[in-house]
Amino acid sequence: MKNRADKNVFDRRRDHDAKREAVLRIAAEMFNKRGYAATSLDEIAQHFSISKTALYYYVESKPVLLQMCYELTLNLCEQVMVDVLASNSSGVEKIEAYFRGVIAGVLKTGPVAIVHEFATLPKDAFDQIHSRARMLDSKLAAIIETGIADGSIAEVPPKLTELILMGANNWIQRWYNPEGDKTLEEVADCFIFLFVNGLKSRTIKAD
Amino acid sequence: MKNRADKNVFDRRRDHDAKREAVLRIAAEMFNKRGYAATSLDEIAQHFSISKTALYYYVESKPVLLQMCYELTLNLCEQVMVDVLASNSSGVEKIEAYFRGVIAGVLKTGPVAIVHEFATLPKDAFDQIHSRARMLDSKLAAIIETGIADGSIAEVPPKLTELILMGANNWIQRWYNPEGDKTLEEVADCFIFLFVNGLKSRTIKAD
DNA sequence: TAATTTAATTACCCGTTGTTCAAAATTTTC
DNA sequence: GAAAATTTTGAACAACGGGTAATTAAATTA
Repeated sequence: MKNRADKNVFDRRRDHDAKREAVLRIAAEMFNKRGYAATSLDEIAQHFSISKTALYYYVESKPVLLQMCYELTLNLCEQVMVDVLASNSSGVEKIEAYFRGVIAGVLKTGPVAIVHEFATLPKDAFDQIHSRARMLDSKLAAIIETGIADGSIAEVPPKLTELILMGANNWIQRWYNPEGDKTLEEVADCFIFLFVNGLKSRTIKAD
Repeated sequence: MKNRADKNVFDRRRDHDAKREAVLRIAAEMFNKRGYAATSLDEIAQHFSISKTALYYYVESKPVLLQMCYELTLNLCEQVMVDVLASNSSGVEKIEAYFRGVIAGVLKTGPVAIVHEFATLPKDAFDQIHSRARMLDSKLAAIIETGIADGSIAEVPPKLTELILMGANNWIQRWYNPEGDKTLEEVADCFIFLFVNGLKSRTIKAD
């Protein structure tokens, strides 16, 4: 349980930003696990043993809280994408680097919501978040295309492939348990191995 | 838009079962897209241009509606699993057959909720659904193990691999659009290719 | 056409939840 | 220690959503 540490954060000391961040982190975690609509502000507040109203001192509203979760994720993913695109590596290597970066980042920074429930966002926020997410999608698809061109990636449909990759990635937060016996590196290794090498055994073997 | 056809179903003719099924199908679709909690009975009712109360003529309650969605999915998946296990094929082939079956089935029968929000189910229903889902999980992991044993699958961590496969699979309903330009076969082909062969290009090529 | 069954509606109840406001409690500053 | 700034609370509101009861409307049967 990390509740202890979180509670201490709220011990009346005055570090507004730290508290705000703690709220964000926990909210994201709960949104991921139970979904946005199913998570009440009461529950989030209870997690810190404060009243629901106190949350409003740190967060404008519930939709804005969700918006911030998305922004945190997008900031991270976009940063990883920038680094990946700047590197001099083949298509497969870029794909590998991207997902390693995101898997490590998303669950190290604390779980960040990618629950695709952003229909509930205020219209303008929705448009913004949505377009950023789509931009990432198309950049990933573009990487796959260059990978096909440079011969490092097989001839797969880029858009479809990207969607499937993203799906597998997005679902991780649903089941990953930081207290479990698998490290994030193991998860990333398995993820990459599956998508790069495939399940098929490549060891020469008499059958 | 298939609303037209659905509305006709509710034109006062007396085929209780057909209507019940139509409600189930649409509910599942909405649950998938927006999530269970975010989907109101009003919205479902509006989709058929009937009142919310009319739904109660066909469905006991909202939780039970969700439960039925899960049962529909589980029935399908379990059937596919039985067929797969009965076949005389290697581990990879079984994995391939399972996901082909599920992808084709889930979106042919109509989209069926696998939103993992079943915490809201009545306790007993939850236990039942949950244990059936976990049973499927472990059977899939077991197939992977036999695949490793028979040499058709590389040495991957079975449990982790299963979770990643399931994630990619579960996410499909989030983005798949039956009216789009991709057929279900194309999706399944891409899915299988990715997980069996991997992204890596296998064509001999001078670099 | 009358009686009965089946469908669907309107109006309403009630609990939950996001949100606000004024007031209280705590910390910091002087 | 008093005053000011910051943090937290409790109470109350409004909106919404699930569920029920009484009622009306339509279709079937006789």
